[in-house]
Amino acid sequence: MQPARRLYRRESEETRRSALIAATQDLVAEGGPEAATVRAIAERAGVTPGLIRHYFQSKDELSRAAYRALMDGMTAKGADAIEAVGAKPEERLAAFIAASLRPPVLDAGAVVLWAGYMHKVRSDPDLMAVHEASYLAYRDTLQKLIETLPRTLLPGQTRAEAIACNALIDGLWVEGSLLPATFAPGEVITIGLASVGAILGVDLLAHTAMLPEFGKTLP
Amino acid sequence: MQPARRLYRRESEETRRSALIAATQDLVAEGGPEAATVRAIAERAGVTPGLIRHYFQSKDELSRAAYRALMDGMTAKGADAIEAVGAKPEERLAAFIAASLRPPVLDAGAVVLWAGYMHKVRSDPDLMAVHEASYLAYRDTLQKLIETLPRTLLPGQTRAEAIACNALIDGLWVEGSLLPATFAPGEVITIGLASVGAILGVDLLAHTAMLPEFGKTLP
DNA sequence: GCGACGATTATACGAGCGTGTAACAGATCG
DNA sequence: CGATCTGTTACACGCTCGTATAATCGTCGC
Repeated sequence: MQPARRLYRRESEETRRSALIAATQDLVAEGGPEAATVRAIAERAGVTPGLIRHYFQSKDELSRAAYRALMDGMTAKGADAIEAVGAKPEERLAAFIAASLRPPVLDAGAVVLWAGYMHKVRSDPDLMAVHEASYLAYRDTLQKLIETLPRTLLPGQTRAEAIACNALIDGLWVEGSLLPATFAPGEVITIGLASVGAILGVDLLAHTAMLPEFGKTLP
Repeated sequence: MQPARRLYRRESEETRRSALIAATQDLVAEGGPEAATVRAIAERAGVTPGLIRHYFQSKDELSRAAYRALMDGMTAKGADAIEAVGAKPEERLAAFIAASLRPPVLDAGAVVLWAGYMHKVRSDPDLMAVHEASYLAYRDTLQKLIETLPRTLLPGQTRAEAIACNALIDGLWVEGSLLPATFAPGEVITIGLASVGAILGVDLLAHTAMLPEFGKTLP
């Protein structure tokens, strides 16, 4: 008697691709890049290893897709946050910062995933382009938000400020994600808003009523 | 005729261990963790693969030693910088920050190495201890330097400030290392000093005469 | 319903991995 | 100068990796 062949359902290309990408991201986030083998990815996605090569030319292409999806997802969260609030410059900047410092962006898995791909980003021109696009888009959004603040500006000032604020947010993102137990709820956001405010000379903590971390604690 | 057996010299344990550790760090920095195979490490260190197991119980132990050496080296650079300057609080803080934002601490290889080990740090209690010790030592040094500044303090203020400054320096370290072409020489240090100064309410850029990046440009 | 298409599985292959073990040879000491 | 010790090499083993290819069987148009 033959061993039973595995039963399966046909799924759309979209479904399979996103399932494989999600499985890859989960495995890298949990166990680092070396845990994301084709066999582990397939098992996590509920398929057999061969199917990966049916939807992706190689495992490397799946890896690239997973990184792309990570970066796209994170930048999308920032853009969403800006759209959800009013027109006041301080409010929009505060919402943008807060979105980067709360889940799902603030997440240990996301940081490990980001870190795990760092060397591939440096060696693969395709991934480098994805990275630069995300990075510059983020910094550009930040710089534009900074420029709308009601201040008197010196020439060339906002570039340095955007770099500094970007670095600060990145650093808090890493530390807040990796050592969440070290911080009180919302503390990372508070520190981020206070520090960015200090760098820019504006009081962002006075414009937090619309943030879920602050709005509900008012009497 | 037998193939010639490879010639070799006996070396001290110290020499061999550090050579293997350096080879591991170089390979991870260049090609990520998966490039640091026992065969590649041995070749880079000028020995044969078997010798690794003579000095380290396993490849994992060598990996841990390499990470430990990285973290020790970076924290040592910060301590050195403080000792090399005078007693003025602003000067000492500025020297500490600058040391973290110039080579050899500011280095793409160091960042890729640090990132490559991130998931192992999270899963290996031994490495986690190394990481926490380094991280807290750095933040503690920073906080003590902040507390010596001539300011009137609110209770609990310096903790948040140290977290923010630490995050800012970390973020600049990553970005300045990965995209060095994006910044003018010394620009990362200037931005770091200006931003930390803004967060703390002191002018650190007025105390940079003893830094190599600034001292020599004076008339 | 049934035939054809192709999404999916099954299986095999070569390469490279970390590791264990035995033989060799450079240094040291009497 | 020869015996001993051990740092070092050499080699083999089992495993897992990514990939290639052929067989299968769900699905959909007719």
